Amino acid sequence: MEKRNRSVTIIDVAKKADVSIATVSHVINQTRYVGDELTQRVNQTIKELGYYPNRLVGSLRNKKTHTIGLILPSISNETFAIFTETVEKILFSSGYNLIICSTSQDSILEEASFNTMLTKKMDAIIAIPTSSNVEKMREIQSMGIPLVIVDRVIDGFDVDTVRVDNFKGSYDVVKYLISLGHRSIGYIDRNVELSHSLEQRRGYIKALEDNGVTPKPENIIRADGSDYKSGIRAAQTLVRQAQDITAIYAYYDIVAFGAMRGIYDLGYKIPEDISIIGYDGMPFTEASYPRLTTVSVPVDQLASETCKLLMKRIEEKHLKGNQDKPESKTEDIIIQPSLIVRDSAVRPK
Amino acid sequence: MEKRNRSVTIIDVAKKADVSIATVSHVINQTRYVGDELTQRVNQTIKELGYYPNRLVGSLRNKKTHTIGLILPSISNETFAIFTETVEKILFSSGYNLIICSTSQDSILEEASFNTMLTKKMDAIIAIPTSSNVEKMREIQSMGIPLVIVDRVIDGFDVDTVRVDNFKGSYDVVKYLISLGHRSIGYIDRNVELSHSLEQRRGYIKALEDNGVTPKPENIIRADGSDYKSGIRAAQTLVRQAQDITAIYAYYDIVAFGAMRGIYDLGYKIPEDISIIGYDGMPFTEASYPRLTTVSVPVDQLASETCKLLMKRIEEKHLKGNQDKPESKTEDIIIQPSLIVRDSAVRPK
DNA sequence: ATGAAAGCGCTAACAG
DNA sequence: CTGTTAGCGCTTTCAT
Repeated sequence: MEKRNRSVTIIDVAKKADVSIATVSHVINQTRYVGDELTQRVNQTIKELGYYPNRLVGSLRNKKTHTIGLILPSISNETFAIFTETVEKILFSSGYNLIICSTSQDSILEEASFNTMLTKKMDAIIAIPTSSNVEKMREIQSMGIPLVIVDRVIDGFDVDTVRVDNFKGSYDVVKYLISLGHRSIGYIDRNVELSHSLEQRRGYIKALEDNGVTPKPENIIRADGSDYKSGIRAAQTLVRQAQDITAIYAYYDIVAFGAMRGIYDLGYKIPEDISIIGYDGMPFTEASYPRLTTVSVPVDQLASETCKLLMKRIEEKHLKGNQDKPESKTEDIIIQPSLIVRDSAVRPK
Repeated sequence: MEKRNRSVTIIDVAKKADVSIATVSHVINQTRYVGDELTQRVNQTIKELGYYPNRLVGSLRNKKTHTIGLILPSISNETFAIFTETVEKILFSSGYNLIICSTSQDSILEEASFNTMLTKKMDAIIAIPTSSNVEKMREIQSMGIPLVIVDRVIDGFDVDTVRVDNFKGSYDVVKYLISLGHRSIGYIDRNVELSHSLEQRRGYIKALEDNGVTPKPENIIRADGSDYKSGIRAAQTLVRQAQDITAIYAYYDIVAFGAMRGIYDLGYKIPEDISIIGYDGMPFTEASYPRLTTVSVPVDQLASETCKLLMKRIEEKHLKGNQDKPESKTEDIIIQPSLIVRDSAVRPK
């Protein structure tokens, strides 16, 4: 009983074109000279048969899958979405594909995702981690798989990193508000303790201190989530607990939008009564009314630097091959965000 | 000269645990009974060695890669992003991974993406196509690879489809505006002729006709793009060329935002002077001021129906195996959108 | 300029 | 209950 339903393989092509499979392989990959006539015949046959070489098999021999894993908390967050899209485009144009795993900030899922990447033999892994699962990441490094961490810093873990200078971005917001004349500035903080949140808060506090303003605990509030509604709640609580506030800075644009609405519903005018500033520079921030002053995070640059570093590591690995690893040092690439001044923050009355 | 840098394989595990590779394989996959002691020993060894089975190899034998391809115009479009994320989550929980290719509405890239999917042997493909590259898609079908088209209809091509009833969504918008008392309703149309645009326009026109309003060509304008700025331009041109307009309906939320701004900058009040309605129901539409009335497209449902259909096809294929294909009929699943009434559309003065 | 054949890591059929 | 071994589709020496 013969097999059916088989897909076309290199053997089918070789038979039909009456050449060896080696020849077919070489024609496909242009990896050694093949006479014009045979080349012609083989290509012809490939088309006729609808043959698509199985690239997964190749990976069995040369150990390259040309697939890269991306692990991140969420794809639908606009910043991550843009990052993902840019990375995908760059990689695709270099002949690589992307496998994506979103973790929803769940460390169990995150670990499962790392395992998937290992099991599907990714050539490299990009991660925007949620947990500091350092053991797993060290393991990946020790297996010689290039790993790049994006926009997170993990204490005491030496790894290639591409990130945004969120301290600076945050510092600039507050410096700007102070330069406008604000003294009592509220801050809506993230409810999770990740490196970038810490940096943002540090920036906020440092800018206050550097300008002779003493940070007040009641001026800081944690949002319960990163969505619009959380922003509303946080802002409303904030103005109640810190009545002299003239400006609110939120760690994230969406939350800033919520804050605008929350404040507005309480009867304040924006920006006349209370100024609002966001963070991330998402495209639609210019679509709000008033247009949101925010900090632009150069996501495309983040993506391209990530790919650049990744490709470099992949090449190094390829070149190194058998030698003992000279283990080039890890890099820490830092990208500068910039304040976008728009209409939602003005001088206090 | 021995090989170095090799990654751990099943053979290494077998040797170290002093069992056969078959036993290791069976322990990993729980595919036949293995004595307690051996199971223990093997699992132990796997951990010690840091062994991650190469799942790509399995696919060589059983022809399943447990990877699904998703081809879409863009990941950063919020609707697509949510769709992608939901699909990824559902698939991951069923043991599948997603490879994503974004095409930027470029048919060359789209074809390359399809080829990649074929070459990397995806178990199935989900596509939100840009071009009507029917030949390629037919080829995929004839290879027996499940293919599901999302939110597009391609004339004369019989394929599994999951889509939104955009005719109905659009119809409801206009019906609603008319019920409020609007007679001259502007429509900002997409600048590409894809099935869903046609449906939306059909809905707009049919609703007018059904209510005794004669559609006027000057009330329809094409945006040059799907972004905020295009919305501004389109709306401004529209109110100039059709001065009696009391409402504007835009095919996409972002464009509606632009329209709001464009109209506002021209000195109109929203919604008092001109009502505005969007389409897609993106999360941040409730964050605008006034809150945007729009049509909610149930993206999660779109995603889950897509996965359901896909999984069904994969199973069928698996079961069928050697029999001659009974070739179950293609399905066309239609999801109903719903109008979300908010503040940006009211009775005309 | 081309072909034959040895694996790559693993699964599954067959043996014991 | 466990081991042996033939491939899966392709790349890459080694021959010719």
